[in-house]
Amino acid sequence: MKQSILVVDDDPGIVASITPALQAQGYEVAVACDGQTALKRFEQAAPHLVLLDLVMPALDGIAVCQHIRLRSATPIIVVSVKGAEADIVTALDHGADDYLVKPFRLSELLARIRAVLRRGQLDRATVRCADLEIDTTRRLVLRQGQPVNLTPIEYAVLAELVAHRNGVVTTRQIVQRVWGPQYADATDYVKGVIRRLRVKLEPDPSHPRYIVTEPHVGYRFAE
Amino acid sequence: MKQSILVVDDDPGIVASITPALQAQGYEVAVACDGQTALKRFEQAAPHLVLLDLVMPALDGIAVCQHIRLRSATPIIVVSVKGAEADIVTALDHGADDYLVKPFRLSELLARIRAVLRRGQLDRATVRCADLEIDTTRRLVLRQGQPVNLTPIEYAVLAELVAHRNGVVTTRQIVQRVWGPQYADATDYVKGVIRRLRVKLEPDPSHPRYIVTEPHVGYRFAE
DNA sequence: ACTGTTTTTCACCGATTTTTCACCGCACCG
DNA sequence: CGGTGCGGTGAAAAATCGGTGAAAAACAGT
Repeated sequence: MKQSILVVDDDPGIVASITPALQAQGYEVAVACDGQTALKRFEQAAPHLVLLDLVMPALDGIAVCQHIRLRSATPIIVVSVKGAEADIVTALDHGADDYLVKPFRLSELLARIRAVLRRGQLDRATVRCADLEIDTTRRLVLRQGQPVNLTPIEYAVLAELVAHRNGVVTTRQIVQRVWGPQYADATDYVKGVIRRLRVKLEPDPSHPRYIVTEPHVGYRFAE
Repeated sequence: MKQSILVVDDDPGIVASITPALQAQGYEVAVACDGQTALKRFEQAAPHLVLLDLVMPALDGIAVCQHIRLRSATPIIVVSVKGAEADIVTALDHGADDYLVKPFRLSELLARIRAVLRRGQLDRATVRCADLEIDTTRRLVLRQGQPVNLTPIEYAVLAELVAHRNGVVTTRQIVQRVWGPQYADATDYVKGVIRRLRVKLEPDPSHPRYIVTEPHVGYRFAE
């Protein structure tokens, strides 16, 4: 699935130079030019990564960091002209995953993006819990040792849940990442798929043990 | 629990300056001064993080990176005199999580270590206040260890308060953040939510201890 | 073209959540 | 003393959401 990045910067020049480069690498790109809209876009787009400028109108970059961290573990790379030790330490300690000083070299930014995104996938190889075994590298799901037949969409949704196992995944997040950004409000799809997943994976589909509903928010894969 | 770090560098000066600083931060430190022993130490010590120099006898830093990545997801921070774009990109693409150019500033190194370790720790994403525990990755609120059921709006308001814990948050600020800018004067909403939050979180909802009213201003989360 | 599977769409029900409204109490002030 | 503004309280109406099942549509393989 295509990974998505939210670029937050008030300098149109930076945005204009970064965006096409990211798209050329195959990322979906969303843009915000101040802190307020950044948080709004973040909710809507549920990006896999946030590229964040520090100096911004409306809401300071550090504040944006905190707010994002308070509601998700999405990786953040700060990009800023401020190169002072104190700025770097502050940003990293407020939830940023990496810090790059402007002007930066594009290929380094891309490499750091790859590194941070890779980290999110490293810890996932296989998930084993109770009678389920999910191997994301081989795209294989076993239930009590027996392979389970999942359709592509079913698997994609399950993978999304397992990727954030024990964490909540928004219904909108699922739709966006499985079907694509343009389907943002087609939450009915998810209902159906979750149901089929539960029938195939849960001992008692009506009282789910793994795929738990988080009312009015989304779902959660509980180990 | 004490975290352990494996420092790999062939320059005794660097090792001598870093090691005590790390220990002062409460890390266990293991040392290796060439690639061969680095891998050996890695097996023995199973560190939480590796600080890796690139230029080394016996086995090159990139190679060490690859070997480690083949068998584990342990985070790696590369520290090197080589600051060329190509070096950085190569290291990051071979499994390094971060790259710092020598000479570096100690506090920045420490901050980057914290950032990388935090990512691996699921616990670190929790905010602990009084007898409340807010786990943002799981979107889970615990009160004295017991999970509390919060609706999305309740959770959002609480998050807003906790984000500025011990500081005052304007009623209007809350409305704007949670409901959106267009609802700017719908302060009635907040009344209701605060009430429900107090019922769910306070020992005595009528005499709040955590969610304190700041008359004529807003509310404050007091630890 | 036929068949079986997968995905999409739709409608209903019950439960929860959010909103709205009316009233209460209290502090402050002239 | 009475008025006024602000926050607390409670309840009822309205909106939203998730589970369920079923049927239509799209799709794949033969």
